[in-house]
Amino acid sequence: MMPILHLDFGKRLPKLSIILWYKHPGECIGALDRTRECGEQGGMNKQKLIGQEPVSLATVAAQAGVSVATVSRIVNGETRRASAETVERVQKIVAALGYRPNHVGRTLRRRESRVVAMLSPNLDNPAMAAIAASVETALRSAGYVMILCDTHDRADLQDEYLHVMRSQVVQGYIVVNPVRSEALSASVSRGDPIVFVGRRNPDGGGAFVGIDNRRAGRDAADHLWARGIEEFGVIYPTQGSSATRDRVGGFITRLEELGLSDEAVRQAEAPGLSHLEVGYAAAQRLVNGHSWPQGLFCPSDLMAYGAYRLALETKVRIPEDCRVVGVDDNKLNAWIAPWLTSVHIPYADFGAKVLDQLQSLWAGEYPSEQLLPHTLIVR
Amino acid sequence: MMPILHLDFGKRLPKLSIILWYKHPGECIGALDRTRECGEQGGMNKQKLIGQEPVSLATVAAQAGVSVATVSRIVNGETRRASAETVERVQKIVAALGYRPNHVGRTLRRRESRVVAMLSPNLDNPAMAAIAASVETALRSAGYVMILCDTHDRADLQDEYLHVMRSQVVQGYIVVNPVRSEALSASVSRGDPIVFVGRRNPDGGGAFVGIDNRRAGRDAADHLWARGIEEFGVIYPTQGSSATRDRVGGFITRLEELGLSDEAVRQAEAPGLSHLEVGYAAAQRLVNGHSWPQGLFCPSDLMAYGAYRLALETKVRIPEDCRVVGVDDNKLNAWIAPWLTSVHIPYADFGAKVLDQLQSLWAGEYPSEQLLPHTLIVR
DNA sequence: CTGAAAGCGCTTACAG
DNA sequence: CTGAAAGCGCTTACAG
Repeated sequence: MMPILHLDFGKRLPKLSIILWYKHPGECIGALDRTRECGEQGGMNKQKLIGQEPVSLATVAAQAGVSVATVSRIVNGETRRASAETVERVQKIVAALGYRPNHVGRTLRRRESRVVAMLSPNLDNPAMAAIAASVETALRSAGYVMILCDTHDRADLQDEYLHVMRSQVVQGYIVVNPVRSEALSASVSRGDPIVFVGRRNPDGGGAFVGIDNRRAGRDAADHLWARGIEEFGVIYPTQGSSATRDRVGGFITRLEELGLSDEAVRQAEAPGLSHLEVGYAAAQRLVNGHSWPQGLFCPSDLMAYGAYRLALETKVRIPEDCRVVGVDDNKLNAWIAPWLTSVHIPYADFGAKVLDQLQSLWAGEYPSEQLLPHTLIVR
Repeated sequence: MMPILHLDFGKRLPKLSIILWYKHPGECIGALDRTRECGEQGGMNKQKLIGQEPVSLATVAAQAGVSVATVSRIVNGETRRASAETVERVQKIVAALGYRPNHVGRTLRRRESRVVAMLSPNLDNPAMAAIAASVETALRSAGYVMILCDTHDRADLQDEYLHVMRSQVVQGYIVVNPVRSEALSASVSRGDPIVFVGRRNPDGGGAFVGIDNRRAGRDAADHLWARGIEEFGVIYPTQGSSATRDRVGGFITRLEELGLSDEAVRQAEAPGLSHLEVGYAAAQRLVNGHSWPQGLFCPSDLMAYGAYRLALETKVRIPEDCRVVGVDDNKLNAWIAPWLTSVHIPYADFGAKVLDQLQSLWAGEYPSEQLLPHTLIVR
């Protein structure tokens, strides 16, 4: 499709050599603002496709017969400071050459980018993927792009990413389910714009987007209680995050308030990072030697799935023998887990809130917490 | 924790003003290589945290009493070209100041970055999230970072992102399930390094990572056939991608080869982007006025989930009344969808293959296709 | 209304 | 072994 131009200069052309490619006089269809060494490619001789080299401000300026300063202003919408003819001519050439500002040059000069880093543990978790999707959409609508970093819930990876992102001159950080780490504390002390999502800042303080996890646990307790259930169970991961602890804590506290004794609320935990497996293992411990409780609270849907598998294997019927309440309300529940009541977390709304928080931080406002409303979805 | 220094200069300091902060003589604990205007912050007076400003090469060089060129070389591991003492002194100061190279400056100068753009439709889809997670991990291990762009399967968004990514001077593109678009064709003609995943380049050609979709469909057919099934059904989205078409095509072709007549293989389609809803709607059309087929092939697990919901609602038992085969083998199947046989796609291995492909492209090799093995997981 | 010039942080031939 | 200098692409006071 594209015509191929054979170029074979012995040396680099001097700076600012500009090659323009015309279809007809007056209709420029491509430009190189410099030639560069072209390595051998697939055994062919040195060659270059027209237009392969991005067009720079200098090319546009040369074409238009104005200075780069003028082009820069016009490209940035500062059209009042140039004559109407100049503006039009430049805009025409910008369009013809398909000029797009190089954000790297701009970032270096302005000392600010339109890039935000998002650190998330295991994207594999549908809840994390939902947050990522929502944040990405919100950022795009505000003209930002997102570098996604999967920390695998590891402090060392979180630190590495924080360092690398700083090198990339990102404009802000979104840390989903942070873990305590050196670089994170340093970043916070430095006053970097950073929004915590899901779990709070392990060192306390900072901007936060999430739900009222204690309240979510209480709501789960109330729901089961209202169903007349008398024997309760709750399972959780040994290495619980603040979010998990709050959910479980709220659940148990509420049952105590309702007058339940300790033995009416059985608890079990299991180690591990995969909530699926933790749910399975913890459920095993919970029912070890006992029957299943009438009502089981799992601080995440994935844990509920883990428990469900054990129920299947042991021929316990869910929800007939044991009502299960999860948290997250995975989108798939409505389709394939009709046995699971779950606390819906409005992940789809997280993106907008996270953006709000970032913009507040950029405006120099004091960090705040944004708690979004959750809803119990009864199935 | 961090000490606060009140700075109130009437004007900017001249370039290269350097403020170093010592705890004891000889032990530098922070540095500003320039002061900048500090806006009012929360009503407090102008102030700055020590170390807030990133340390530049110039700062390190000044501290070490050498040129930036020398520091640059050492930081980049070119230690043979400096005396051992110099290297040691510089490295010590780099460590003390916590210097990290600014990748923006480096990118501008080298005209290459360590950033790769990944364009994906709906991250909401667990299969897409799995690919993103896998690619992210592979890129990180090779020292790259990933900008994630959610195109929502829309050509206009895909184009916008391709343009913005070019502005960001990304080093390569990974396009999952591409759609035909202007900027994509332009990017391909330009010779940009771009790897297609899942679906092929709509214009043909290019580097590709995926599975043999026709074969996957054939395997599904063979599985159901071997179970003695005689009435088959298949559902698919009206706006099918090449991947979907190939899966369905393989399925039907194989059944024809086995001697099945057209009426023994019922087909139904439904419009939409959400495979969950497409699956539900298409299943409705499939069984409209008929009984369910004995075996149903769905070109994605999500479509199978959609069909499952209809089965639940209409009291059809899966798999007793109808065996369902999906594609993707969602991780959750093993836990909560034990009724679903599915073609497992090794998404976890995609990342490494995608990286291979990118590196080939960077090395100037001719683009190729990488087909990964799939497996039928029978449940 | 427009442009020359400095500079963002870095790299890299080139000269010594 | 080391440094001065040019330059990546852009922006922005400043001067005219």
